[in-house]
Amino acid sequence: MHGMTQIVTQRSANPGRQMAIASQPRPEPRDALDLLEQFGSNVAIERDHEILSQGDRAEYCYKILSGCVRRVKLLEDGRRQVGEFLMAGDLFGFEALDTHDFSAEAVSDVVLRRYPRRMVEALAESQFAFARRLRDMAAVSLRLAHGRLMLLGRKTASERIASFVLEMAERLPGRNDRMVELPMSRTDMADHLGLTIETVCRVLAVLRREGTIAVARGGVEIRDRAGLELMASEPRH
Amino acid sequence: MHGMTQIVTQRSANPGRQMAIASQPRPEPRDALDLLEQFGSNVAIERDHEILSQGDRAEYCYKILSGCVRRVKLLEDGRRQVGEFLMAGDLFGFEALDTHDFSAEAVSDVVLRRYPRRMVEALAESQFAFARRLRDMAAVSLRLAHGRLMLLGRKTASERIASFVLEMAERLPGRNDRMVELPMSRTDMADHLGLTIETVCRVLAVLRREGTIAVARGGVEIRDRAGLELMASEPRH
DNA sequence: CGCGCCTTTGACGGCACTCAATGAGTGTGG
DNA sequence: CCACACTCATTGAGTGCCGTCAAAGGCGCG
Repeated sequence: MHGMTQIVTQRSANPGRQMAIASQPRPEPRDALDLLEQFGSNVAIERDHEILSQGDRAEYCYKILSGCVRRVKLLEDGRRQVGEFLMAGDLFGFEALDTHDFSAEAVSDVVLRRYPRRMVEALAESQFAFARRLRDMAAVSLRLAHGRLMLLGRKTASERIASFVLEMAERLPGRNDRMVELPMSRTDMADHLGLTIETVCRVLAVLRREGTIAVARGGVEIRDRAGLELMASEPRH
Repeated sequence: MHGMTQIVTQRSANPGRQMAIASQPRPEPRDALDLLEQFGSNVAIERDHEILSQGDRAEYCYKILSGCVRRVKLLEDGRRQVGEFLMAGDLFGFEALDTHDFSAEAVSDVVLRRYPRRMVEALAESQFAFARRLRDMAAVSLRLAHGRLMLLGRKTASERIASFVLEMAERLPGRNDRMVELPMSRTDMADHLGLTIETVCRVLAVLRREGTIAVARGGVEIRDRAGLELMASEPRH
């Protein structure tokens, strides 16, 4: 997924403070979502704590200010699927119907900005640009989910790992595009990729021995991006 | 890959509006999507022909009037993922960004109603109810996709087949909820469920021998719904 | 009737899972 | 500061589910 449109939130300069609209000197092409800022409040969640639970009524939407969040679905017998990992700048909960269909848990310590859902709805019913933004967000999420269907349905373990590392690399605009932070555990990765923790380890070990990546604590370094991309077998186009 | 798309434009029977989706006896609270009807035109597509291709610019959105459609994604080497099957009454193409990320192909002979995307956009920018409807549609699609992630990532072959049969049963409000039409080939089912055609056959054979279902041409009959539901291991809630 | 396509069934093999043990990193209390 | 406990990651051995390869039905159609 090449330069896939990512949910990019412009840095809200002052996440904690209310924006005085009048005092803004020259508002850039503003993100419609900025309209929400004045209704937001910050929330800190500790690592491994639950932010919201599958089936909860959707009371709030969230933006991640820092940290990493996983969205989790469970089967009765404990089998787990991590639908996605969300990083700083990402939004979630906006696509909810009346209830959430995923739990959300903090992978690391997390700071969120939380917006009342009724304000989201109110803005969607009164501002076309805002409604449009919500719709585009949903479309992007849907596209990402579709890519994941291909990954889970048809890719081998090696391809899944390669795709995952590349995806995380693209989502982190870290100044160095070779270092990829992976704040989540091997278990989380496995449950995201439809593998077991052992398989994740083994594939990473193979990639390391081949010189494709270097494995470090909390992340990997991409040493042969072309090789990794080849291995990822991304869909055409 | 398949032959070229044959598009037969039939005169829309009712240029005005109200296409009578399912001949509702009473003029219910109207669907915001009805606003689109006056801009729609009917299109017939023959079985196995392509409706739109992955990567195409999104010119149109569609509603299925009759028949069955599959949404397909391909890897370079030909591996295939069928993202979803769509039946009469279902809509697709509304969630597109500028391009489609799935191809759409006719599983059976299909009649579609086609709406210019620019009209969809125009209505979304001028009618809140319409924008709301689009957003809800995207949310529903997203929820379905999430369920499929669990299926592909964590369920066994038997569970996938059971889940699929039950899902198709629920989507077809056929007067008899035991008979489930399956217009798609075993290959299509396999590519939807992340299995091979042989595994699909074998699992169906097992279910048949167990008396859970009866396998007929073009569909199955559910003989033990409770057993099937147990086997499907649906997520909690 | 024969051809082609799809489905079904069988035999076999491999990729990824399971079970198990060891290693590495972190936090805690003596 | 170090021993200990605990968690997570890594590696190995063996197994099993499902994929691959192959052949035999079943059904429609010319």
